[in-house]
Amino acid sequence: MARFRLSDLNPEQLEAVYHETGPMLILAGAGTGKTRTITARIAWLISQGEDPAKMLAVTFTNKAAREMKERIAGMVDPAEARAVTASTFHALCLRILRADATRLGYKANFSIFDEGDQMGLIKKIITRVSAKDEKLDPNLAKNMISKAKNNRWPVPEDEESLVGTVYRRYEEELRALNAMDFDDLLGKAVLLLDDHPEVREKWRERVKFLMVDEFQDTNALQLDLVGLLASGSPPNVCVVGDDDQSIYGWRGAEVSNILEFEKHFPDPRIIRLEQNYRSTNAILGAANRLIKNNPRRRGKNLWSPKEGGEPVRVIAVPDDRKEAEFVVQEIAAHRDSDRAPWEHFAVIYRMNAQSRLLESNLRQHKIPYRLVGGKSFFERREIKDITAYMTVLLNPEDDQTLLRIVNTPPRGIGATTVELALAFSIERDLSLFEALRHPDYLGTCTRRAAGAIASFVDEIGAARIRVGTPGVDAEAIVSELLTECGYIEDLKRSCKTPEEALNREGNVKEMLRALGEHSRRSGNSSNPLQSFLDEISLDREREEDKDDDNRGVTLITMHAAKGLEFPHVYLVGVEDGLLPHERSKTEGTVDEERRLFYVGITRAMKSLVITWCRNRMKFGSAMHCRPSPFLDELQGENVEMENYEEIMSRPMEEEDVVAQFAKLRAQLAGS
DNA sequence: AGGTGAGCATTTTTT
DNA sequence: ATGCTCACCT
Repeated sequence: MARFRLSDLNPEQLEAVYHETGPMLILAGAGTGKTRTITARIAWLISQGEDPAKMLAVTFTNKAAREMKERIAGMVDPAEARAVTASTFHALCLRILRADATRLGYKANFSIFDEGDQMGLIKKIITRVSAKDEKLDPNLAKNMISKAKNNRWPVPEDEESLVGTVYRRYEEELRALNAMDFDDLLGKAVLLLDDHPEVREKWRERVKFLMVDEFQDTNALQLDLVGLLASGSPPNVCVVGDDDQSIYGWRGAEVSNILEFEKHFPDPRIIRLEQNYRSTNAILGAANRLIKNNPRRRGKNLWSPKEGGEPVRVIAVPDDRKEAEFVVQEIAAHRDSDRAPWEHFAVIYRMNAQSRLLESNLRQHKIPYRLVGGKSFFERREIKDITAYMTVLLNPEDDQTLLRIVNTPPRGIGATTVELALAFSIERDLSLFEALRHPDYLGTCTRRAAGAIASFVDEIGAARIRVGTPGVDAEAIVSELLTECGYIEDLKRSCKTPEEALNREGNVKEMLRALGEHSRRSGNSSNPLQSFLDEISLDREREEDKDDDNRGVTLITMHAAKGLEFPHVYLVGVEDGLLPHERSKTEGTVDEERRLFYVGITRAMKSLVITWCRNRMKFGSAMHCRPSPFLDELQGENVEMENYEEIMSRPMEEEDVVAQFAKLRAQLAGS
């Protein structure tokens, strides 16, 4: 029997849980228990005898998908929980495509291009097609292509502009490489389901109950996908989201998807979750007053049965240095008086650059902190290299990836040789790999180059055959390949310090270990190498939270903080031009900045301090700042403007003195 | 091939 | 201030 209690839910949540079929829109404000609701609904449906294998919950992040699975596992039978699918949009699309992409003319072993691969290809194309006096920012091109794909705009066929040409070439190249970028995963899956009714029906058959998390962040393609997968009439789709937390418009998210839900799925049941389980009423009041100023919203009013709580403090500080000092000091004092661990504090800001001063202050005070954001494990050179080796083993047609490893480590296949091979491959309409082993090409090479190429091709070819046999030890094959081709040795050699060498080698080992573990986990079903690559190219997280020294005060951007909560929050740099970012004013997206501020505010559980600087270093020089206009909108009950000078000159309060004393005593006792 | 310096832009980043 | 790109040099 189910191990969950419906009595824990409030009436609105229960209404959502008991909803059976037909479209439903759950407007779930920040901290209103949306995951609890959605998972309880799944558990409820299962307890009513519905088949868990026909339930699909779609999220944006792997973390959210994992969390959802864990929650469900705590509520129902393990076997039932395992049968429920909780997956990201991208992982779901990949599954759809691996099964049937051949119908779109791709081979089932297509590679996935991450942003780095994508940029590399775009840059290459730009240099090839642009005339001498033409310039195109590859980043801009990438964004335009992504926007076009996410809006299902057709690839321009006769477009004369440089971007149009680049876009067209980019598509041709990807196709030739048997590769897809992240946007393609969505786009091609939608295309597949759209054009192939039998595939569509197959999936609809499997998806009796469809649930979508963070619906306010979906783009046009994702909306289409939801429409294609939803079965039943009226369509049996349940979406959860909060229009007030839509902060990814710049990435193609369409708030209209949630604002005009009725247009896409007529006559839905609409449920508002407004009871907040996270924050004090002081914090909720400020958040509500702020967000009321946005036009175009569903409208919600968060409330909590709890009392007001500490007032929200708004403080103007002289400059950004003082701001960092002040915040760190406050955190230190607060921890002592409240006996709160460092993990209970977060400093939230608009731009990553703002973390610098905070970091150095925290370090000075010996306060542990964790910085969220930064380069991931998977962007490290050696990881990209190994991934490239594995990718080539599976899809040797992927020239782009082959180029990465063809002379890594240096094996005597230099730029000239590669250029010639590339030219030959284009002339004969072959992949680069095929060209490299073609006798006609090898004949044109020097004896030495031909030898180098032949041994490289042989090494890859042999490993490729071994990997293709079912039930093999993929870890051993890749490991041997990397050692025998001299990659490991070269990696160590190219490091400046022994520590670096150790670190990089450790990364390689970690990666191989993960591959081994993955193969064991997946048994000798399909191709373990393929599924391992799929997994890592769509899940770039890992090792983030699990690690040991990852504790302490959290430094994080407002974007990255969405979905998280902290007892004590400091929102810094709330100035005109930074919080409504200057750029947003020219782009007409101030509403989204307001939502961003709203997201920041609603992260706080117990206490919230907001600071702004009268002066700030910008682009190397000091600039005068005005407070964010949003600060006026917050004003009201339980929001207090405090004077910085007064705080600094105020004598210590008694409890602080006591705490200080206790700290001193503890230090003495410890030494 | 890999290193160095001038020139330049500078928001956010789930996959 | 800082980091990144690209051109040019060793």
